[in-house]
Amino acid sequence: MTHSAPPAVPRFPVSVTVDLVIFTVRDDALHVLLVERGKEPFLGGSALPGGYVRPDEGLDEAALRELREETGLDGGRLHLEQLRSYGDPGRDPRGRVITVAYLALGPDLPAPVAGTDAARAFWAPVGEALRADSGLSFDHGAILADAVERARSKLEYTTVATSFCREPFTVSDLRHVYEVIWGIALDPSNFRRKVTRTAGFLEPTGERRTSETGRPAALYRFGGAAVMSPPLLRSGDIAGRGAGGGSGRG
Amino acid sequence: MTHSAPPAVPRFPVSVTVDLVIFTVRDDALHVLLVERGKEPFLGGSALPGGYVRPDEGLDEAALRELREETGLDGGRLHLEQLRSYGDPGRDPRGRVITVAYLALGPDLPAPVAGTDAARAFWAPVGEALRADSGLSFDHGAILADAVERARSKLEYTTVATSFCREPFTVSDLRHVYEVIWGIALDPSNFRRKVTRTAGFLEPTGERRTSETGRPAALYRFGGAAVMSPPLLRSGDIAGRGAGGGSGRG
DNA sequence: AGACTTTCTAGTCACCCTGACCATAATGGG
DNA sequence: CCCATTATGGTCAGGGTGACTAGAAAGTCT
Repeated sequence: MTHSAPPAVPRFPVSVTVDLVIFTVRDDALHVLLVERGKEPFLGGSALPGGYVRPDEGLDEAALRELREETGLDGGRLHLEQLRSYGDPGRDPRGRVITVAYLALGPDLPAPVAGTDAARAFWAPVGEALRADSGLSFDHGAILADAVERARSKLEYTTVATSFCREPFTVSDLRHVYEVIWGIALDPSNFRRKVTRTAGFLEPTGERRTSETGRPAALYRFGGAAVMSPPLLRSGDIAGRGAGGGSGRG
Repeated sequence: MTHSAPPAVPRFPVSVTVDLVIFTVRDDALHVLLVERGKEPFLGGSALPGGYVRPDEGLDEAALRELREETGLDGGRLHLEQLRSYGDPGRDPRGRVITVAYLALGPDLPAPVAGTDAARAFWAPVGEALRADSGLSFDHGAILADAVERARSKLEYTTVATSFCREPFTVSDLRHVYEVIWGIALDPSNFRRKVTRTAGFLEPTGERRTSETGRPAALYRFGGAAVMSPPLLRSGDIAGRGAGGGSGRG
């Protein structure tokens, strides 16, 4: 306070990375794509896929590139949004590293491609990934927890749940996404009424798919609408429920 | 694709800053705190307050410090949340600068303190700040637009509107915040019913305030609840309306 | 083929919330 | 004392929701 001069060190060694939380619904649980780290620090530990932002690319661009590298998918029918940035000093032992976390949602994706770091990539149930706080490197446990929270709340009032379904899909496919991520059972009839009456949510294809058992279900495509209002549930507060078998976060 | 080696340049010169979008409601318009830049680039232009993140502080910490420096307020009864990060190459002519934008909401704040850069700080109606795209330096026009969008949507389903009111406040004070930011008129009776019946939103103080005219209004304090469900409006989509532009509310 | 199971899909109904509206209370001013 | 103004309370019809019942359309088992 003795002098009002600006800080003497406006610039110092810092790196910027993007980290991806890639979600998909497999079987009856929400899964996240993790990589086994191939170098220090945390060699052999699990972490979110990610990498350094290059000098000539923007943040979204870098996230899209990493996504393509890890999953082989171009961000076509696949949701990608910025989640939040994390930059506590000491979050990376190598030095000051600010990371911009992205959230990606996609249908049951093909077998993960080996990352550019020659690290093994695999799908892990988020419940396990969160419970094994021992497992995730850096502050990726906290990032994952924030991502789960974001995904749960976005399902309430947007149509992103369709990003988890490969087109064409049935109403039951869509309902299954909600049930897995929220960890609750939804009434099939009421769910159908809600999503079919929400303008722009579902677009009928006219075809039907005959499953192994039961009456064949009509097939739909995503209708293009972004928001759903009023929200799907009247109750609102979905947060904190057990999805994917996780006991939740502290 | 010829070789799978990692990028050769993981680290390059980059700086990290925090920029603040500080909103308040003055008179009948949403205002944002801007600074007149005291040095190049954009010398003399308007910009969001902000500054470099220091080597030893986290992002939230840096935002809190900047907020204190600019407004003289410690983040007591004042909402502060991370908005988003912006890092397009070329957004800053000085080089590669990634900025983490924060959104701050506060009651009609005291006269702005001169920034540490000896730059003049002032309140500007967001309508003007956005319209005068000529005015805002860097990509701060886009950041401001995102912040307005965030503020509008958060009013729908959270209780952050109370952050704009100095305690104790009346229901009309609170309603005025919504009307200004959304640019619509709300029915006083229905608004009261909604906010008073939402558990944890308002906490009666038992006192009343007699305004210049009309029946005295009961005074309330913030009740501590974070979310409001169902949302305040049935219609939902508030985005895209003219708020704070001074063009009047319909 | 017929009964059974399973899932999809269409209704019904009571309840609550909302938005529109009317009415009354409580203050200051002419 | 009437009036303007704001605060606050109440009514009422309509729509959406959750709980529930019922029928439709497939496969399976005997």
